[in-house]
Amino acid sequence: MVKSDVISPPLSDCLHCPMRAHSIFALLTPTEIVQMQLDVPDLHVKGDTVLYRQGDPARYAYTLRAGTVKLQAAPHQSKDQPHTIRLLRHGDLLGFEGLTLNRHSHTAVTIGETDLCQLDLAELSAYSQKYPAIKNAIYARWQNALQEAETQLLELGAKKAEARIAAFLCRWCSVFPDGSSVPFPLNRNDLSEYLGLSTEHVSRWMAHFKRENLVHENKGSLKIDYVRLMKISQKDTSSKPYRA
Amino acid sequence: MVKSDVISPPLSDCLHCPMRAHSIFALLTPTEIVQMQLDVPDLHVKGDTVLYRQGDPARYAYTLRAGTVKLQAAPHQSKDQPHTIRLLRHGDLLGFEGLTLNRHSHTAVTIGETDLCQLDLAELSAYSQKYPAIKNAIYARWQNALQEAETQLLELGAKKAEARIAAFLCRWCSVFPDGSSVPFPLNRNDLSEYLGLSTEHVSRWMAHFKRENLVHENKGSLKIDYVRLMKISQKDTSSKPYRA
DNA sequence: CGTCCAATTGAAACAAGTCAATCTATGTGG
DNA sequence: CCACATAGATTGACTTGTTTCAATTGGACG
Repeated sequence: MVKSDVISPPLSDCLHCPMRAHSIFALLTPTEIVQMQLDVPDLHVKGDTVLYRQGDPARYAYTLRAGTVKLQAAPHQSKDQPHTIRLLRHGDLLGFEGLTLNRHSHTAVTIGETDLCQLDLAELSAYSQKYPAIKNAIYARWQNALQEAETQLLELGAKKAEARIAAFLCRWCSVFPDGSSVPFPLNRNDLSEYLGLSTEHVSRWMAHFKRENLVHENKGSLKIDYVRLMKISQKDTSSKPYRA
Repeated sequence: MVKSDVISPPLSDCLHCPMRAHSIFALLTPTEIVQMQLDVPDLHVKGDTVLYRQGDPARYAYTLRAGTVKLQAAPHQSKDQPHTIRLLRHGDLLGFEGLTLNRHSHTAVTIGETDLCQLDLAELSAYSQKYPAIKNAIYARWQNALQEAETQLLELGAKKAEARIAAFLCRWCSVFPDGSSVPFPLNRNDLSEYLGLSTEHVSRWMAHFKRENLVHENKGSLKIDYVRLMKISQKDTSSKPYRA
């Protein structure tokens, strides 16, 4: 029972993690967390790193501590240009579908430098049996993801390019104080894959917004005129005259 | 303590319900079901019935026993032409988001004659505390809904009208044996709201498919050439030449 | 037989995609 | 420090896909 002092990968100290309050372990007591003895490697990776691929046997899930990740899916395992289903940021979870499906249903790719906790799904599965609070926390995130997916469905189905881009920029910036400069690691191509448009079309509208002083871009950060952009995002819901 | 013999609305007999095996009560024992003493009115309604509206305080959830329901959402409680987020069929649940959100996040409208079980959310909430199996069953459905929403995101974001319609028809018919005649209560407008297209455009492509003998329509039922339609649905994923 | 509503069709307007050419910022080697 | 290479962003001209508006068709039904 001698404890080893060998430390290979840097491990997260879950107990003192600044994100614990927002994590799936939020409702556990400090004692419980210590008891779990979880091995949680702390990953720092460059942009364009593939964390896992759609269809892979699921081994790990992740908590995103800093940076951005895109979840992509392609229809029928084809190598086609993939579509980005979801964009993840500080505090989001990814890969948890592996808990019940055993395979990853997306491909996860980092955008810019990113910092994650890696959770072993087998261990996690065991603990989530033991502590229902963990399972509930994960489920709550799924419900949240569903909400977001439905919002995005609405945007893709009902809005045209101008409004779609405006709405996205507002959503992206909404977690920061109004008028502040917001980190923005996405390039035109990332945007186009998420919004279902061509890069050129995205570029045209972004350029337009900049000319109108609705948007300012500066080396990976962004400042927007929230109020005016919000108005544009509501524009033209494919305005059919509605006969009740 | 005299039991009243007054029976106003017809109540479902959950114990002998043919759908129980697929319902959220699937994992309960018969004894437990009897113990619950659930009051479950059995609703039969016409088409175009509004079950609840987006934003309403959530009082009931429903299990769809027969027929079809569309869940619509409009951005920002505007009265704009709403977009259909999800189409529900035999066995699907609706309104359960009220369990955690207290308000309905969609408007639910029946398409054609429909048959539902109405579940009181307050009661359900209590029982789901008591029987974790119920809660788990509900969560599993949410995960499923998320999967579906992501599929639809892919279709809306990556496919154009022809492929989108073909894919939808294949999905709709896929739960029935290949080549069989499938109930199809949706009109062109329902389709257009779900697929993010104009009714005219949907009509054009449906007419085209019929001329090509890919689709046969007949008074609320549908027969498709699954194989050829499937091929069309994969067509043209907005085919960008992809440089790895 | 006429009414009503959904489905279909056509023509023109508009939105978005494609292809190809610049532009710009950044980084590199000389 | 400069010339050049590179990758992403922008722009323009043109093509294709979709919507819009208006007219017509086709059933279902009283």
